[in-house]
This record gives sequence, C-alpha cells and structure tokens, in this order.
Amino acid sequence: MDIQEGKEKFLQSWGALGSSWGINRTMAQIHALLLISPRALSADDVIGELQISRGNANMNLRALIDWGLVYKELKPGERKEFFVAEKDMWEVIKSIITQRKKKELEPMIRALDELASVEGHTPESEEFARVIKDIKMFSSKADSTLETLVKADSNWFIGTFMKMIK
Amino acid sequence: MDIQEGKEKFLQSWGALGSSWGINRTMAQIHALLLISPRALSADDVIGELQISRGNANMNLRALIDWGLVYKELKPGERKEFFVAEKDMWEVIKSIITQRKKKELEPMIRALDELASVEGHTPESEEFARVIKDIKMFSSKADSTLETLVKADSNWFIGTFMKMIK
DNA sequence: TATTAGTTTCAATTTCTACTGAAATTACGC
DNA sequence: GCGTAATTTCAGTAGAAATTGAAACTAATA
Repeated sequence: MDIQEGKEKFLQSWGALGSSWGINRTMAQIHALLLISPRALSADDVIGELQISRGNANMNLRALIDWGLVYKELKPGERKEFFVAEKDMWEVIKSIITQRKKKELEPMIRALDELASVEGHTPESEEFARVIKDIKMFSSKADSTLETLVKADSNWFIGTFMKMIK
Repeated sequence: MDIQEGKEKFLQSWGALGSSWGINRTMAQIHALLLISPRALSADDVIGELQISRGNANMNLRALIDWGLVYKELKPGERKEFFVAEKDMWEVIKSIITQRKKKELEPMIRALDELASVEGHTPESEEFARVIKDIKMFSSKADSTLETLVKADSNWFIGTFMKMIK
C-alpha cells in the first residue's frame, strides 16, 4: 500500500471511530492528520487536506487544544500559527480519559449521589434504590481505576499490568 | 426526593450519557426504564412512559435485545410480549464492552494491520509507520485487557482488581 | 380459516448536530 | 499607529440521525 492510500484510509478510519464514540468526525480527522504529519501544519494546510471550511478547522483545532491533544506552535518570523499533535500515544490516551472522565463519568456520579436520596417502601422505589446503588458502585470503581491509570506510566500499562491481571 | 422525580432524573441522565457515547437517547432511556422497573413491561408501557412512537419503541427494544441488555418475556395466556432488563450490572457492563469491542475496536485493529503495510522512506511514510505501530500496540493491549475483563467475574473486578493495581 | 391483537418495517418527516462563509476582530510586522 | 494577514465568531444552512405513523405482516384463538 502506498502512503497516499494509507493516509486516506487512516483519516477515514479514525474519523469513523471518533463518530461512534461521540467525537465529531472532523475533530477526529484533524487529529489523525496531525498525528501522521512529520511537521507542524497551518490552518490552511488542514483546510486543504481535509477540504473543510476555515471556521470548521478553527473550531475543531481549538477543541483539540482544549483536550490537550494538539499544541500551537509559533514559528519565528512567521505570522501564522502552526499546529502539532501530541505524538506520545500514552499521553493521548491519558488526555482522552481525563476529558471524558471529567465531562461524563464525574457528572454521572454526582447525579447518582442525588438519586440515592429517593425514599419509599414500594417495590418501585426499592428496585430504584437497588439499581442506583449498583450503578454507583461500578461507576466509582471505574472512576478510581481510571484515576490510577492516568497517573501511571506507559511502561506500567504495557508491561506489568498485563502480567498482573492474567 | 420522591420516586417520580428520581425516575425522571434517572431517565434523563441515562439518556444523556448514552448520547455522548454514541448510543441513541431513546435506546438508553428504554434501557433505564426497564432497569428500574420491578416488573416486565410491554411495548405499550414503554410507549406510554416515554411518549414515543410504536416504531421507535420496537426498533430500540430490538437493538437492546441484540446487545444482550434486555430479554423478551412471554407471559402464559398473554398474547403480547413483555420485556425485562438484565439487572446484574456486571453482566450489563460485559455486554456493552463485548458489543463495542466487536463493532469498533476489532475493525480498527484489522484496519491498522492493513495500514502497517505502507512502505517508503520519506519522512512522511516513516512517521506514518511509527504512528500506526504505536496505535496498534495500544489497541492490542486494550483488546486483550478487555477480553480478560469480560471473562472475569464481578467480585474479581470489584475486589481483587483494585488492590492489585493500587 | 377468518378475525384481530400484536409486531415489524420503512418512506416520509422532523429534529438535531455539524459545517459554511463572510463579517468582525485581533495582533504582527513595518 | 497603520495596514493587513490571520484568526475568531456566529447566523444561516446543509446533512445526518432519529422518529413517526401507517401499512404490511404474523400468529394466536375462536
């Protein structure tokens, strides 16, 4: 397979993966493009490669920066901004986990805490209480497991971890 | 908080959580509704509670059954079908992991295998090869970790697991 | 085997999300 | 501080995804 074809397939797959995990296609594709680029790219490069509008490119680049997946790079003497992706995959994974944990898991845990206050002795409220308690337990465990993961280093994950749980 | 308010908030939160993870809101809400229901519900019950159309209810109930999160229940002497959710949270989590692993992680790994065949000695193709290799490594690890998780039992996850990785 | 309660399907429609493009704003280099 | 290249914003729009509703289908029972 040649590089051009590989590149296209990768942009396509990464975009599709993003979509099915609630990350918009363009954001995922810009990320993919920067990941495989050996040099920093300007907004115009991104616009050209992906055939998207300036507004779209700008918004998604900013979102990627928020997520900690992309950095702005300023070249001396150049007026325009360049962008580079974080290339260390372990850092990429940690950023994604951190973001989603904060934006989805933690709010869910807070909601469950509130919901735990539902009282009553009907079968309905008893079943409700049971379900909330169970979900709460698993979410909390997931939360602390991810917290540990995010603080760990890559070698630990890739090496030791697998041996331990096997 | 009373049961009615709790129920509404739970349906709402579970639906929102689903949306941000690429699962449609209605599917998540039907799941939530069945989870907290102490008895099996008919399609009409679901339609009534969530104010959705028959077609929508049917399609999403079927999808939930595909995912292994809901079972059909036939009551003797009753012509209509009833539905119950899998109540064991550990089973719920395993079903979700299994589904998404199969539908997203595994195709991604297959795609990466193909992409690993990109040749060339330009900086572009070398960077490409490096990125693909890294992603492949992490995906494979994630895949086998999840495989192990899915085969494990709940106590192991909740109990031992946490101690081991801490 | 005719009736009908119940389920499934899917074209049309609605709703929601992402994207565009141009105007407004910013800030670099002179 | 001026001119301008570059970035940002956002109302309008396009496109995707979810939903409806009615017709087609299925199967239980009389």
